Amino acid sequence: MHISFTEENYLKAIYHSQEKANGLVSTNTLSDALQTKAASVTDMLKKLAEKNLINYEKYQGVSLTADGKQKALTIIRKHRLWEVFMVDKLAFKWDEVHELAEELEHIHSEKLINKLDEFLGFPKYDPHGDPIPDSDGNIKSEEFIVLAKLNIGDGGKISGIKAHSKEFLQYLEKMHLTIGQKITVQDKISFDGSIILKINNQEKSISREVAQNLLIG
Amino acid sequence: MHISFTEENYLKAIYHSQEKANGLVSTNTLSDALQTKAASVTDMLKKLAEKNLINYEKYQGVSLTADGKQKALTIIRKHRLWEVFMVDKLAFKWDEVHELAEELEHIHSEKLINKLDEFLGFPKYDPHGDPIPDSDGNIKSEEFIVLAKLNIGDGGKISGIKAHSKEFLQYLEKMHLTIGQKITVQDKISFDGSIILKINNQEKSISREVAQNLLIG
DNA sequence: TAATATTTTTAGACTAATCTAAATATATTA
DNA sequence: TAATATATTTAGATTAGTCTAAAAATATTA
Repeated sequence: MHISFTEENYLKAIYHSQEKANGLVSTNTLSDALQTKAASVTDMLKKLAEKNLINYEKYQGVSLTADGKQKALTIIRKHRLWEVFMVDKLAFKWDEVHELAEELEHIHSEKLINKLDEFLGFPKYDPHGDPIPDSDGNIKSEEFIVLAKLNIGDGGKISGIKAHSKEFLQYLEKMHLTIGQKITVQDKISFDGSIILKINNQEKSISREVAQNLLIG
Repeated sequence: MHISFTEENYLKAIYHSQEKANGLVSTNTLSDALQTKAASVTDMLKKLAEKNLINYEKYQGVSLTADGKQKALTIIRKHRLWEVFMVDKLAFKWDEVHELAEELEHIHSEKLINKLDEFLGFPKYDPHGDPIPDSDGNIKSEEFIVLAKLNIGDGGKISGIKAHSKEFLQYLEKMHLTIGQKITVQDKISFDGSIILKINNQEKSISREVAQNLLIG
């Protein structure tokens, strides 16, 4: 059974939405995520249900079947491995690779991606700290904690991020808040939710929004 | 102006057909090359002419405009660089990479392909001996001679091939008739056009068909 | 050169993915 | 719980790329 470029994008979006929402995914959530109209989403959901890739009941939202989840994880695996390739081997910056990986993730070949995985040394995380599923579709569940939830005195390493926009990545880059950086929470400002970090014995302030999108582990 | 996956395949097919035929390319030639019907080709030719990528006059065949040729060469550049990547870095065999390169050649990014080129050390030829256009679209014209045309006593290195089917590549692999191999013509059999080669002081016979598809330089 | 064969184009239809507008179902709130 | 708001689905249309069948142009050959 052939899965089109577009169908793959729907599966991926459903997977990511399910991760966030922890349950059924609504039509509007998907039309937002995929930048299409709700009516288009409904059409596609019927098609994916027909192919047994999702569980779909009219008006009730959708979830992936085991098969659909497997397929989604393969796409995510490809996306993240290509990102590692571009950053590690081709010297791209971490904020430049997402759009390209969106294209590369649709190249259809198990063999290619497994050889690429080997070539890269079986990396466990992509350049943004997101875990890479293995060839059987097993993925590490994120055991990281959101920086905003740490208490004063707590600390650890920046291990992942929750937002992936170019602007956010470029901001982190500029602030040297990149994967692997060690931080400690020096103070939490209740007025605006901002947090004062201690990094290499220097103080650095970040907004609540930023703190909510940094994962510490 | 956006060029679709399909349009790119037409441009590439026109380029290759023009190379072979040295002139205008017919509708049927393209429907053969692209495995579609002549009527579909006509439709697409109108579209490409509209975009000034080809010169098209009803019933007279087509040729690429300067712009169309430039675009075709970019696609060929991508195809061949990806092939080098797969063979050199991922240890694919030379008969395994064509289909995958057909997908990878449509990834849209000048930056990606130029960085890949650099990563590969600016290779001049792909694994099958075909020349790789540079980033300005300059391509080495093949200065090689077809093995079938050599006279007894002539020799050289296998430097390229004219057919690219999996079967042919696998045959060459098995016979150790790969790029770089030194050969000398020992005898030419007029009965069937076959040729006896001398390779590492051993005799090896190849058919006319094979001899017509090996390039010596 | 006239008849025939081949090639190419046109006309009209189909599929996948999308859209708008209208209809229907579900959720919220007075 | 009835009225209203929001979310979702349906109906019907659109676009890109393809197809078949028929018409028109070009090429071949008698």
